[in-house]
Amino acid sequence: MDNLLEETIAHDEPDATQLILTDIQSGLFPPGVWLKQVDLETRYGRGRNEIRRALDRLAQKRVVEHVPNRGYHVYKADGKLADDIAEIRIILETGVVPKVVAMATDDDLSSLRVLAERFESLILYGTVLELYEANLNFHRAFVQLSGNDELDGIIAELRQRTSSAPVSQWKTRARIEQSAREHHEMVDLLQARDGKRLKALIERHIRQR
Amino acid sequence: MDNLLEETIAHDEPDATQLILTDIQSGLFPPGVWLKQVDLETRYGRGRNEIRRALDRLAQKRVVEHVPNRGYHVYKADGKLADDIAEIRIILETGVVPKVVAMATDDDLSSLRVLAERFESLILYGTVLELYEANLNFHRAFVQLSGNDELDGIIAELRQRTSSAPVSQWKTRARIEQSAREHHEMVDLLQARDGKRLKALIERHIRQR
DNA sequence: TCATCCAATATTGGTACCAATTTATGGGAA
DNA sequence: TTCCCATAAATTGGTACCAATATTGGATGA
Repeated sequence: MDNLLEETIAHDEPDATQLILTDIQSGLFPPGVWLKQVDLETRYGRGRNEIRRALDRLAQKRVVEHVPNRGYHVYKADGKLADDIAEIRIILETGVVPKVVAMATDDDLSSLRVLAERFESLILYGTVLELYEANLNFHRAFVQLSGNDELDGIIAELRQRTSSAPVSQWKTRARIEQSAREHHEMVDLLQARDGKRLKALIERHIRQR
Repeated sequence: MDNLLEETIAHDEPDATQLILTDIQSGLFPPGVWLKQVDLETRYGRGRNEIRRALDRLAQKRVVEHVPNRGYHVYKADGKLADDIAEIRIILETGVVPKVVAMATDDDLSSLRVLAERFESLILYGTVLELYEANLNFHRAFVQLSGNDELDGIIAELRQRTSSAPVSQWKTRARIEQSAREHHEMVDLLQARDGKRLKALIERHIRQR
């Protein structure tokens, strides 16, 4: 049997969890809306079981909330919750700065620069979701430089919980452009090995002020 | 209907996820062992479905690993993985120090002191699991002082992933006693509002050196 | 005697069905 | 008309069954 490799890859099965998550992040399912199992079932063409498992996982991730015998609805991450999550992100992303500063090579800097430009170029013609992904990729690449493989996952999880963000985060065009500039500035400061200013910038960047 | 409140509380149903997790942390299920669904089913007296859901959740938390058509086995968190997780904990728990130092009241300090003593008193006659819980409670109370409600959950999740730790973490009696002393020292430094030394101590404490 | 293959068994994972609960609808009484 | 209750529809959640896959044990042949 030479189909061992094929079989594992062949199936185009982005699992339902990811599909639902993407639809939440794209704004299709706004915060507060109830996710009915039959609807999801037909929309994604998956069995009832997989949908239930996906919803349970999203509930564990606290992207949706589960109310027994009522169903699952998209969680609203706002007010204090959003602030708390932002604060944790700040602690983590500034916390790795020393290691990143110490370990980043010239190649790493170029890669970051590319990702920063990618984000910038999507401002004009990219969708909200593409912009969101590009931003995510930049930040992921940044923390990856610390060499800590787990950190990436933790931060990704945190970002997912501010699910309404993609729509509401970059309200104005001006704010998006500023984000793009800040990305470049982050690379600049990293190149200059200026950990102190870099931390301050990251904090401002995440707080969006 | 006056049984609304009763109904939600009455049932003594610590869900299977927690039960399995506790058994993993107590060392009953050592790292690497395969968790067979029927066994868990009979052991906890729960339906097949609940067991499956529990295993899936633990797999999401990366406490166990899922191998398709083979089952679930306890994850071994050692080497780089354990180091990465410890590092994240250090970033988080030292990261909140400024806020904790700023916000802690005298009452908070007393509460912490009680928890530190609780841990200390369990050294002699407590089980490993009780010691683990007491230690957890101390650290939770500490980060709770930051006022960030989400941080607690994140850290708890991280600790759970170093599941083999409770058994292997405190190898020697001397190490346990040092941990107890360090807890007290943390309260001392917090009382003195010495953030810098407190951060250093926490780092040493988590690294266990 | 040892390796290899095949059948028997055990285990996982999915599907379909049914019970429990909630929400919507409509009719009747104040 | 408005409120309330009963009945019907819709939705969730659990249980049982069955198919797919892996593992074990034994027989066969070199």
